[in-house]
Amino acid sequence: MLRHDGVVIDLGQHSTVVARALLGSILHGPNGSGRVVETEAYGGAEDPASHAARGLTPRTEPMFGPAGILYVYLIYGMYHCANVVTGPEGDGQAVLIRAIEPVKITESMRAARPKARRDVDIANGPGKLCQALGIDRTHDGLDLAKPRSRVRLELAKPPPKNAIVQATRIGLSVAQDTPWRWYLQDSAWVSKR
DNA sequence: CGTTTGATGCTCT
DNA sequence: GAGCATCAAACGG
Repeated sequence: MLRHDGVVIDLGQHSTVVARALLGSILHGPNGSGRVVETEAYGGAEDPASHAARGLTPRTEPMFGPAGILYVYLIYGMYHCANVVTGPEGDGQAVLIRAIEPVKITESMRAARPKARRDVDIANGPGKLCQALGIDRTHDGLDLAKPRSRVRLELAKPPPKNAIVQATRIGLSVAQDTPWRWYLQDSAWVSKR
């Protein structure tokens, strides 16, 4: 359970519920902060696209921990992806943060994303946002609810249902048709419409 | 525009 | 050894 300014979101709910509820929340990282505008849900053993589908391994161990911790993994040898662990402990559910709208584009964010020529390209993808905010494997497993955490989540009231679009997930070789991606319809900061 | 391809290294079989 | 919850540059029309 994560609370902030009277907003309460039970992260122990299923990842598909939490993924929607997290839209609008603020993710804080070492380089700056951003509003979550796009998420994807990954389930436990029942979701073949989830890292949890093949059971607990050294890499996925944080996924099987309590809800509200951060799961960061390396992909394609050079990018990181940041996830919020959800659901019951031991289940392996998580929500991938796919895009953020920077609260303010800081100098360290620019320095971390030198190839982003346009502002909207700074954090409109899971690998890009980790670069921009400075999130990497050293933050794997930390508690997102702790005020002192280097990476933390500040909850906001979830947006109204009619502002949210549900779509299929991106970049998968299995379960491509499962519509477990959500994004803010009017946001220019999402990775793909 | 849109589509294809190369980079790069960890993880699990 | 194969594949990967990605990104950016190169290519083609």
